[in-house]
This record gives sequence, C-alpha cells and structure tokens, in this order.
Amino acid sequence: MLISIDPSNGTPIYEQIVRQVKYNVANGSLVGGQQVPSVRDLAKMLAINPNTIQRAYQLLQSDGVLETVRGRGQHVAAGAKRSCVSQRARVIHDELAMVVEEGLQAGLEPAELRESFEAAIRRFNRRKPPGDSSA
Amino acid sequence: MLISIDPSNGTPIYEQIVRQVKYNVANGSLVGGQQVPSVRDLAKMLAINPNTIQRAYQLLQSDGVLETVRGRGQHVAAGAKRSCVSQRARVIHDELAMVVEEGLQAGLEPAELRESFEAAIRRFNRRKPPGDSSA
Amino acid sequence: MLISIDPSNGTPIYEQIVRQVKYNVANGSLVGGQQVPSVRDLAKMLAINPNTIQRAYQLLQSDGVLETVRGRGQHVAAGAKRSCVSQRARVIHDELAMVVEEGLQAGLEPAELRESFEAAIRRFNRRKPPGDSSA
Amino acid sequence: MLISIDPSNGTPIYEQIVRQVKYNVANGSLVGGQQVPSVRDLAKMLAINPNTIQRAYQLLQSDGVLETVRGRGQHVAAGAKRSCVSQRARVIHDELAMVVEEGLQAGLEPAELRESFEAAIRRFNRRKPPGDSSA
DNA sequence: GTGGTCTAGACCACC
DNA sequence: GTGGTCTAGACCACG
Repeated sequence: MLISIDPSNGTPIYEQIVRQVKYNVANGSLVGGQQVPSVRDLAKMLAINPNTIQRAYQLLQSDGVLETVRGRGQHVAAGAKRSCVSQRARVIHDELAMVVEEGLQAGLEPAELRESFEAAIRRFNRRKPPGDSSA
Repeated sequence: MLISIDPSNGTPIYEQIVRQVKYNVANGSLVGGQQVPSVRDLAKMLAINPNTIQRAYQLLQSDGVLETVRGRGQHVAAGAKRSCVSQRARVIHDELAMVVEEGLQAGLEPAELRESFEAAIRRFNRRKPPGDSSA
Repeated sequence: MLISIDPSNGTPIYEQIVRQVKYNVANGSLVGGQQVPSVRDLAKMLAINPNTIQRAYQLLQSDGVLETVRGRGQHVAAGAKRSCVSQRARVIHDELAMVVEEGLQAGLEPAELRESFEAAIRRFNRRKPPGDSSA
Repeated sequence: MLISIDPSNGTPIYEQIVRQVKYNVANGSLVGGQQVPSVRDLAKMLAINPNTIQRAYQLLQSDGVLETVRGRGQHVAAGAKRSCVSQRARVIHDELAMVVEEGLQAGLEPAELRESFEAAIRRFNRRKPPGDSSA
C-alpha cells in the first residue's frame, strides 16, 4: 500500500487519505481482510497528526471500507473492493457528463470535444500500451 | 446580464460571480466597454455582502476582464471576450483530458467512457436542439 | 431549544448533542430553516470545547438534519423533521422488538412481559395525562 | 456450555462472555458446583487473550456467579441460578419500561407500540412454537 | 462574525 | 499494543 500526502494541496489531508485508501482497495493493492497500519503508525509514517489519520479511518469505516476488530486494529472490509470500484466508476461517469455539458454550454462543438476526448485516450495508451497489465 | 447566486452551494460566492461574469462576457451578453453594476448596486441586487462583490471584481480585474475607469466604475475590458472564450475552452479541454485519464487509470474501458461521452452529448442536444442559438 | 450535557455519562458528548438536536427537531422545538447556535456560542453555553460541537454539527449535517449557509451558520434543513421523526420511530420499534425477544428467549412468559408493558404505559399516562399537550 | 464471541461486534468481549455465562447458568446449561474451563483453556478455545477471560471471570465472581475453589479452578456458585434468573428478568423488565417510555415521549401512540409488541411475540412464537422447550 | 482543518497532548476502555 | 474521545489553541477561507 502506498499513500502520499501533499499538505500544501488544497484538499484536506484526511480526504487525501480516504481517497488513496479507496483507490488502493479498488485496484487490488489492499484486499479484503488485510490489516491497514494503526492510527499511530500511519501518523508516524506520514509525519502528520494521529487525529487526522483517525478522522480518515473513521470516514472509511462509515463508508464500509474499513472495519475495526477489537483491539487488533483496522481491516479492509470484505465487500469493500466491489463497492469502491463501482463508486469510483459512477463518480467518473458523472464528472465526464458534467464537463461535456459545460463544454457544450460554453459553445464548443461536439466534434471539437470528441477530438479532445480521443486525444486523451491515445495519450494514455501511448504511456501504458494495451496488453500491459503491470498496474 | 444575469447572475444568480446559490449561497448554500459549496463553491464560494465570489467565485460564482467571477464565473458568471466571464460566462456572460464569453457569450456576448457583456460586451467590451460596457459598464457593470457598481459594487454596492450588485451587492444590493444579489442581497449579499459588498465585500464579496469587491473580491470578485478584484479577481476579474487581475484577470483582465474588467477595468476601472477613474470615477466612472467598472467596465468590461476591450479584449475580454476573446480571452474569456479561449480561457474557458482551454479549461474545459483540460478537465476533459483529466477525467478521461482518471477513468482509464481506474480501469474503465475506452468504449465505456466513449458511450458515456456520447450519451452526454445526446442528452444535451435533446434539451437544446441544434440550430437553437438562444443562449 | 434546550440541550443539556452530562460529561460524566458514558455516551460521548458529541453524541448527546446529536441526539438532543434530533430530538428537538422531531418534537418541533427546532423548525426547518431555523438557525442553531454557532459552534463557538454553543461551546460557550455548554462550557465544552468547540471541536466537540463541531463534530456533532458535522454529523448532523451528514445526516441531513443541518445545513450550513455560507458564512451565516447552521440552519435546520427543510425536510429534517419528517426524517427525524420517522427515524426515531423506527429505532424505538426495533428496540422494543429486541427487548421482547430477549425476554422471551430468557424464558419470561408473554403474559408477564405484557403486564410490564402495560404498566409502563399506565405509569406514563399518570405522569402526563391524555389531553395534555404541554410538550 | 456454549460460548460464541464476535470480536468485530461493538460490545466488549469480556462482557459478551459474562452475559453468555450468566445466560447458560440461568437456563440450566451450567448448574451449581459445576466447574468452568480454566482461564487458559477458555482463552485457547475462544482464541482470545487470557486477560480478557480473566476480566470476565472476575466480574462473574464479584456478581456471585462463580466461586474459586483453591487450586481447583472456578465453579458455578450454589445459588447462582436463582440470582441469574431474577437479575435477568429485572433487567429485561427495566429495559422494556424504558423503551416504552421513550416511545411515548417521542409521541408514538400506545396502540402503535402495543401492535409492535404483539408482533414481536408472534414472530418469536413462529420461530420457536409453544411447547418446545429445547432451549 | 461564520465554519473547516490541523496540531499537540491527554485520558480512557479494550485486548 | 489498539482505537475513541476530549481539550486547547492555532490558522485559514468566506462573508
């Protein structure tokens, strides 16, 4: 599991953590039942206040991603992966729809947006060619 | 010119104003040289704090959209329209590229994203059929 | 609105606050749109740390009971009353079902439980006779 | 004697043990004078920390349910059954009274509560028909 | 003035 | 050792 924090970023630290944990769960870096670092450990690792970690973990709990097992720390919930993946997909589709609408409302031509869209896909494929499953 | 504010919305009011002024400039509702309401007037119209308007106007000035003419209030800058349009287009293209990359990185298929993309365009066209330029 | 805190009570302070606010909303002491005390004010009134109030208010927000209006504090959400009432009713019915099941499983006779149940109702009516709507 | 622990449950493990021992005593699965597993044995059986068992046994001792016979381990006290049964009954009656009061105070109608009460009894009878005393 | 975030350090219950 | 709660005090963005 890899978590990196940018404290000078606008988004709150606890939210950065929440996102990255969810992301790790979604892509399989964290699997169901696996233990995540304790509040204090992660706080030390990231050099931030334990309270901030605590907050992030609590949010993850109420989102059903983490479960606490009495006195033995936090574990990834069983069905977490599925829900994280679907949640992420939904968010992205919503964002895509929103930006497209914005563009059209701003007077951009569909063809223009489509070109931009396809270019983004081509750019991605060039960086990570099809067939590569190193992720 | 039409500006509507939603104070219970997450985005700061001053930013809502900035965006809508730029939008009005971009689509021609506000043309170069035209005067915009004074800070106090706009504050009254929108029933919000004058400080907030002030802040928005300052940002618009530093973006080159507004200019103050000594003692005669704020006016839309000459080249404002062109810069607003191009800026808006650039922002949207960037956002589009970003969300596409996010989606691919999250493991969504290009075809899936493309479908979502086209659906958004169809949805927009249905609401505002082609040929309509009432906006 | 009346909120009283018992810090020596086992249940966390922030939860006591959440419950009492919901309770006040459910019974009409707090109506939709009404403003609740600011974080700092309530903290002073109850002589507890603002952070604790903050936490309670945040939970109430995510439960849809409170809404923050930019820079003008927290307000009771429009549909809050209905949801609070129904939520409270559901919780109580669940608790009732649970304690009855516990009792039966412990070998108590239905008649015995029924007597206890009716006694509780009689006791309540004696304290607050029917027709009294002073609450 | 049957004890099952759910470590991911909110209630402390030692309390789960206390309750289940009392329950077993109340329904006759554990009779006066009978020996209970040693701290170490029970800890192994339940795969939990011996300290936790220790704590549970201490509580049971101070409640008069268990007695230590020097060098021969923990035994169920002579009058334990009677006290467990009556204690359990009292607790349940109190809980019932409390939840009824809560409900009435929340504005629920007595008839409504009564219906919920009877439904719980019917539900229980259906699962464990009258005449069955296999528990 | 408002809420939102973060830090530092403390205490507690549980295992 | 674990998480959960609370306090005290600071800083920031917004209006």
